[in-house]
Amino acid sequence: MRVMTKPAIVNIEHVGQHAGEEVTLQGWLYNLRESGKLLFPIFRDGTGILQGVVSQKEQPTAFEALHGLGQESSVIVTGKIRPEPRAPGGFEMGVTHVEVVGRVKESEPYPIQLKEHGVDFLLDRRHLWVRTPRQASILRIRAEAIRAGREFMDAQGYTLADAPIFTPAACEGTTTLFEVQYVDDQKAYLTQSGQLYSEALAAALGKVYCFGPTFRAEKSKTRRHLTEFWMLEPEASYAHLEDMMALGEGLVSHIVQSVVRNRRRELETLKRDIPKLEAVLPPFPRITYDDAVAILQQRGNPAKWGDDFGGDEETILSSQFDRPVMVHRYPAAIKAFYMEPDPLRSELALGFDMLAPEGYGEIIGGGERISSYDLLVKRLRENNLPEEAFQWYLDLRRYGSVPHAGFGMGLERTVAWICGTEHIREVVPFPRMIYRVYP
RNA sequence: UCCCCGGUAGCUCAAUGGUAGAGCAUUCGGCUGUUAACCGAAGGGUUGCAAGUUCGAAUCUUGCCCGGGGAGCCA
Repeated sequence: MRVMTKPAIVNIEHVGQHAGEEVTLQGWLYNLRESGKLLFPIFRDGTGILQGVVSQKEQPTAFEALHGLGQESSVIVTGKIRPEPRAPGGFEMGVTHVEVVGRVKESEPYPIQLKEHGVDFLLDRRHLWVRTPRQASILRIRAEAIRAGREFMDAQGYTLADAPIFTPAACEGTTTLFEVQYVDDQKAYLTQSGQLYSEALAAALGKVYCFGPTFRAEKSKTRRHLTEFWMLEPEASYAHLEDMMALGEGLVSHIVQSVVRNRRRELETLKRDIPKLEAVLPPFPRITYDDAVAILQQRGNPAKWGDDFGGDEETILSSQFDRPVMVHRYPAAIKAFYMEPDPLRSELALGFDMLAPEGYGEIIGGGERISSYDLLVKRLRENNLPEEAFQWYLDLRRYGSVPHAGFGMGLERTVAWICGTEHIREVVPFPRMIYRVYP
């Protein structure tokens, strides 16, 4: 007697390896085109989309099951895979069996159509919007960027040591922090950076990085801002500004090249200009703040020495180069209190920013930290920061202080640049923005 | 906080002072190679809210609400 074997369950991304075989897909009905007694359902399973074809004459049962079925109904379908130049993707399933797992009711059709929608509408339905191939591709690229970033840091000898999310006080003032009710009457704040904690951990472990969410209550409403975003923050003892610029360029180029290598299909779905990403290899250009001001003035920008750069200035600077540019040695006055001064010119801070190409703005900010106890106390006082809250941080300078440096890489800005998205909100599963926390 | 733009059918939009429309979606009918399929028909509206001007307001005025983009601040 014959043994009936069940067809293998396969993912659509691997369907090309099963040409000529009968396979089963578990997914959703992405679209249904009907042409008389012939149906062209398009299935998606999260790894891709695949067109099916069903003839009423040859497969009446499968035809009836799919006929009139609503978009995004969940289905398990079986059929033979064959090359088909007329089908998107080059392969097609001749559907022989259909199991409708979850039918979408006609009275409540799936709201997101295969057409343009407004931002407000899509953001209110982010829980459904993520199903579209474009959004799913972005989220896969995000995952690859995280994997590659951690792979690089680990290979460089950095130990993952995460910073807390509840913090007792502001790093740099409380106005941009989210305050939360802690136990009893205590107040706590959501972290705006793991850096200060990473400095402590770097003195314990040598080279560390943290990777987690950070929170900013700034009322920024731009395509570059979220209230909750993820940062990868390395910190290394006995490290200097130049070490961090080399690390940053290595990290960013490794992330970009890993995405190009491992998520090419997704970049193609996004219609990203891949050669532009392939060019993102070390060395990245390094220019001083002085150079940057000169470049801006040459281009007719009214920037003066001592000004911080806004979005326009960043766009002009980054557009001069085909890969990220690092601007270093800013005036100390416009940088954070903990930045080490340049020993050659004390009005400068040993900090740097990395600006992504194509106007995506600052993706890395960092530099060398003050190692002198006396100077750090002086800077705390100059900035009117509460010394009591920073006693543990001052301890790092009391007990075996060393030169050390680090930076923070904004994940979403980096991924938005890699994906070429119009807005940073598309590169996080559920974006948190000022005035928008649903769903 | 400030500046600019927007809000009309479930969605995307049109209608600039004179009867509120189209495409998509939904329902019904047709179509054996579709490509956001196509063709025909039907149902679907307190034009964000409130007040004002006017014979008449989606349209003009004022206030409010909501959203978007930018500045500041930042990654």
